[in-house]
Amino acid sequence: MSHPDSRIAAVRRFGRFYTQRIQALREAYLDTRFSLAESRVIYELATREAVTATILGRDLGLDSGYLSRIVRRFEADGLLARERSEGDGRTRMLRLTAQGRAAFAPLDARQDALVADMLAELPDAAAAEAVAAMRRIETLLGEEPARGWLLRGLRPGDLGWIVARHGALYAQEYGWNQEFEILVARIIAEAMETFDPACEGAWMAERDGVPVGSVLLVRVDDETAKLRILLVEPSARGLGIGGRLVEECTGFARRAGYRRITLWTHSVLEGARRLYARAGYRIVETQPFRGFGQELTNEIWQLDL
Amino acid sequence: MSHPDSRIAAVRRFGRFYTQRIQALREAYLDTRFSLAESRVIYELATREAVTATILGRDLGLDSGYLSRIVRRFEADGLLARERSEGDGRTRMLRLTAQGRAAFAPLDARQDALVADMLAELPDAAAAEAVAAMRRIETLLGEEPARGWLLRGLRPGDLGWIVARHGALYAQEYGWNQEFEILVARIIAEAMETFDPACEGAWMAERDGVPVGSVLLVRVDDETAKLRILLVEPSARGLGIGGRLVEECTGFARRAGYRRITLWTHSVLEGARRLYARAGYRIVETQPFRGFGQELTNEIWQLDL
DNA sequence: GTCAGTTATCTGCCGATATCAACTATTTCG
DNA sequence: CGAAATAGTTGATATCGGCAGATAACTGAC
Repeated sequence: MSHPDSRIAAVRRFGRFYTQRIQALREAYLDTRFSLAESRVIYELATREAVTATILGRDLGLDSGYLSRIVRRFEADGLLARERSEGDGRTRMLRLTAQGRAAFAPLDARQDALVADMLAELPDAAAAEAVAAMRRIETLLGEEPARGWLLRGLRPGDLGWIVARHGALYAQEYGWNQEFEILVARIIAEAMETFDPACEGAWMAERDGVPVGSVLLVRVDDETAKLRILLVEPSARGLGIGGRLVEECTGFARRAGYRRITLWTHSVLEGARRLYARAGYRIVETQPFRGFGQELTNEIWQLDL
Repeated sequence: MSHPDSRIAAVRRFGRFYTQRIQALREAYLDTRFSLAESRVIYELATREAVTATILGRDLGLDSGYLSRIVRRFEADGLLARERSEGDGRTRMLRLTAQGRAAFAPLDARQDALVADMLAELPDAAAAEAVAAMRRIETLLGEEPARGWLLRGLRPGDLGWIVARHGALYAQEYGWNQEFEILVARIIAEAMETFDPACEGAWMAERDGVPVGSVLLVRVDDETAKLRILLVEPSARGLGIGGRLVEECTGFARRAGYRRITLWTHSVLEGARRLYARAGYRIVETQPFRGFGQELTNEIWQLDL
């Protein structure tokens, strides 16, 4: 994959870059009547219909006591109204008044202007790319990484992804050497050169636009299909992706008229073995195997359809 | 890509996202003896050899009076030394002492750990993409983007990366179909199965822990080597990476005693052709070629050593 | 229903943070 | 040389922001 340390360094450098250059955009509050914290509070209030102080404090990372004072000041200035909520007598719903919105407008406009100025300095394509990159970061690092994922066919780059992730993950998790990655490249090349969509299949699992799993089903003979290179990224395990990939192969093989599916795995691959067992596969043969810098035990599993 | 207004909104949303989620990374200073401002100061001091207070204040956006006090505190604690600079009697060069570096180390480690934790939660591809996106933003918005990169040997996952990026980039830039990605997988598999480190080489260019280029030099016969699958990511072009990769092959081939290097390319690949020409290669043969869903013209180039 | 425990909000307290302006020591420039 | 600019220091001061304790309201177990 690549040296994690230099990724860490890159993220930290971005942090410094950001606080130095982009952070200026958050300073729109200067020469307004608001402090930074106040401007963040009024932004949230203007964006939402009504909030409780606790939620506001949690979202903005503000101390409840500090926030309480800000709210009191805003109320005294007529910028917001507090109403006891009917459901819970402890909480008060905070809501901007018309006057509050009027006070927010210039701040909001100023923020827009600062951002617009920054973007205007860039060629259009560069601005578009920068914005796209920001969106991408949000998606990738976002709070709740969508539990959603999808199954799709192959796209350019997927074959290489399969090779790369097999190489990197098996090296990391089991210490297998480069022989294995080379073997996967050969398997992929040979399988795809003779690929027949009528009786063979390849599926990728994708989450947030990033591949997180793969599987191949190839023809051996009229009655036998072979499941190959099943892989699920560690970070995407536990979502049922592996099971779904195996299932997809089973369904496809049935429809294509095969009588059985075989596959080849190793006794050390606990997770994969559990998947196969749960899908009804049984071990039909084992044999010692020396390769990838290891002493392994090969297993051939089979599922009768 | 989109309406300027929605770009502005996207940039502002990213600002909020960042201060909420990533900003946590800047809070490594909590439970250390330093305040946020102090931790930023000591970071800068640890990174640079020696600085004046004014430069430090400008770079970090700190008030000179405030900074002066921080510096005095650090000096009292023995973390830094001040020496009158010989050129200008007004300025004092600030420099961390050994004790200062020792005090910085745990803070630095903590920052690294926080970032590492964050990245570890992501699929590898997602982490790589997020880092690349950050880097992209820096390049696009930054004053002068860091131009650093390095040349290294193969690591797990690199072979797959080569296949993936060839597949994805040639599809995107020239519309080549999957045949090409499959061919690259085969080339890689065959080259690596018989790889002989004594007379063959493989190099990756890496930036911020992310691969951005590759090249292979393989043996044809005792007198002839072949340069293959040269690639540089679009985002890393213009840094001289391509030229350096070609040069690395030339040097290696000379040392290994080859008499010539040949390579195989296509007339549409303008950038690569310019590189070869500049390195002294000459076209020795061209022939029409149908493949990858295109009508192309193959070229064989050669460099006599 | 009672009571212990929890949650939402407010208030007092107070050190740390950060800003402004005045001041000294040098340097630079006309 | 003298005025203006620059580097850095210091004093005064506002306010930021975190903590602890108080109060009121809710929740769940019994």
